[in-house]
Amino acid sequence: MGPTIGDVAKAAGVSRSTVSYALSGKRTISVETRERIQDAIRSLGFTANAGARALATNRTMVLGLLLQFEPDEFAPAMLQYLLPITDTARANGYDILMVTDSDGPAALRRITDSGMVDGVVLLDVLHDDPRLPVLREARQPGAMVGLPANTEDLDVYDLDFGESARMIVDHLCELGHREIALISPPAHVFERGGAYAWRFRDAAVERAARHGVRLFPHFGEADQAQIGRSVNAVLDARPGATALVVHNDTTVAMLPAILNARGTSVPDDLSVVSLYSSDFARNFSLPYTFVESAPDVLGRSAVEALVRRVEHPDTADEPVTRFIAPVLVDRGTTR
Amino acid sequence: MGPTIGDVAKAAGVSRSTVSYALSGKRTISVETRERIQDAIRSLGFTANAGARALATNRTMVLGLLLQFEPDEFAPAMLQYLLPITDTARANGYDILMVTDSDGPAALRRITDSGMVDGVVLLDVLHDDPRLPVLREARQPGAMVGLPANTEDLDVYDLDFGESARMIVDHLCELGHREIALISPPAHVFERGGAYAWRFRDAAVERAARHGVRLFPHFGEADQAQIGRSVNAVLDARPGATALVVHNDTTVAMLPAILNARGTSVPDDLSVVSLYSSDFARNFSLPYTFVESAPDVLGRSAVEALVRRVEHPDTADEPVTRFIAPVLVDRGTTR
DNA sequence: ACCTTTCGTCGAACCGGTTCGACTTGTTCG
DNA sequence: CGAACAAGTCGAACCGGTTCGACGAAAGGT
Repeated sequence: MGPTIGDVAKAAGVSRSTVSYALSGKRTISVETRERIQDAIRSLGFTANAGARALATNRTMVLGLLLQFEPDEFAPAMLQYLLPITDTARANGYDILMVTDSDGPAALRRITDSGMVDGVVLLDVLHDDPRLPVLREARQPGAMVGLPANTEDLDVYDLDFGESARMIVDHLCELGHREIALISPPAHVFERGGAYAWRFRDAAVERAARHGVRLFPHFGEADQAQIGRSVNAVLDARPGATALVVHNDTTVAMLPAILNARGTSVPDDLSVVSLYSSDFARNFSLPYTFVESAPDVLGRSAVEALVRRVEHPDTADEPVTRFIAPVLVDRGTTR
Repeated sequence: MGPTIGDVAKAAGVSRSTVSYALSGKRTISVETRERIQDAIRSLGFTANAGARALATNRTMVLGLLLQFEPDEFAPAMLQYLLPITDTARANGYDILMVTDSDGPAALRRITDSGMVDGVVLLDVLHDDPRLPVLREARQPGAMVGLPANTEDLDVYDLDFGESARMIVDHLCELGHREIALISPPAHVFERGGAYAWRFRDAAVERAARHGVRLFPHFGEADQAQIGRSVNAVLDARPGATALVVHNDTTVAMLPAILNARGTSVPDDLSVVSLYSSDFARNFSLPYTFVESAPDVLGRSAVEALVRRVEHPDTADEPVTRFIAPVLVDRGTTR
């Protein structure tokens, strides 16, 4: 194994505790001693053992990241969260333990009970997420992206899907559209409890009704092979619809090809608005007017909130549920 | 904090060591005692502290995963590696510490020297990867995906890019093509030392020459906004080319839209072959005949090799460099 | 000149596991 | 019938850090 703090102490001619204090700065150390210790550390190539430190301090400097790659969600969309989260964690001195077990609650219990992590970030939280009871029992704090039914004692960050839908509907209504088709996430996402799905849909329906505009909600398909057929079916079923709103990454990623094959031109034949992140738009070269889903802001906010709770558990500011404000980016695919 | 092994011992009326042996099975324990211990564990909700265990056993049951999201590589392609890696790790009892620091060597040193991990997986290894010297000094074993110049003492798994290129060129030559255009990764990937780029290109060039066929290599663009222009420039510059080989995820993801806009029909006007994973093809609905890049096989193989080394450091079978055999999947986009 | 702080350092205890050697109690076997 | 051995358990040491209390020396106050 590598050199220990005892080796450093011996080389510098001081006690182990002195080395520890020189490292942490928690007590004053004379300049000469500190320098001798630094020299010893450098020449031995000492790095403190993480396990031992964790045992002594009850801090691992690791955050858990729980996510699931659901077959009915679009994996590349998940990616947009990963980098902001790891970056923000590292900027605060934490590493990320990435857990993708299919049994989320068990995985969460495992990493919290064993004290592997100082806190956890939960992605893609469901309305009645089975991980939440485990999280509430855990001794570590958590922060999440996605809105559960009961947010009590939880730090929740999510896009304001309701407002997103309203912005999109308002935008289309102002342009004079009277019939709008909406493609939501797959039915299974609704059943599973993906609240973002119905928060968006219900707000869209309600807003359209208020405008006196007809809005037809449809479920998207999860299986890529069926999406073409499904989009065509929707458009054929609503020949009067002059606008299409897509709230489903899988579908929108394939939309350019589908519309092209169909000979539908945007926005001449059909206005299109969607909801995704700019990164996603770049990766899939999507040209549509969209509401920014801001996964970077959400990931960063969640980690920062988590770090605050980990480091100041006493300064218990109230847990917050924060909806970030949507921004509509007009790319000219509506008219 | 949670209950400790001492609490369990007290509740079961035995010593701490007995509890430990009951847990690990390293010594025989009478049935009655074992049951009393199990009961105590259940009723107290005991889980062994990971830090303490790591300190005592010198094993963390965590593997490091080092990856970088290079701006000139296509992020969603990276995703295909993640899940197989975490899954394989979990199946072997390990968790994954995901590290995306821009300073790879420093990050690697940090997690190895501190003993946070029992081994590391390096993704996207370069010809002269600066992480390798650090890995060679580390006390933990490593496994990698991507071929470095010097594979001594390393477990390397990579697709056989040379053979992939040859298969594709052979396939096209058999169909009678006499002029082929190739779009490689961006020039910057070559400069950076992404060996897969030139392994593919050089093999393609060599093989085409042997067939007496003209093959024109071009660099792809990293910036999505410029890819359309760039592909068009290539095709305009090679009006005699009847086949296009694309070895670049970013480009191929946009290819359907580009060819469509151009009015080029596949395979009537142009035969197209590429190299990517089936998952990638699904996500981007790519219809082309392709060589499977098998990130799942690579990720799984690397983790399994790593786990073997971690668990049997003595049974030191020679480090291996293994090229997995490419498979060409004919989707009918060549003729 | 004496008492009180402050500074710098040390030794010991502790964090929560694992593991080694030793001990007791039965069994087995010559 | 005693020696040899196996099964089952315990106590102590150890892994490598951190932290608390104590202590000597130097500095400051009156």
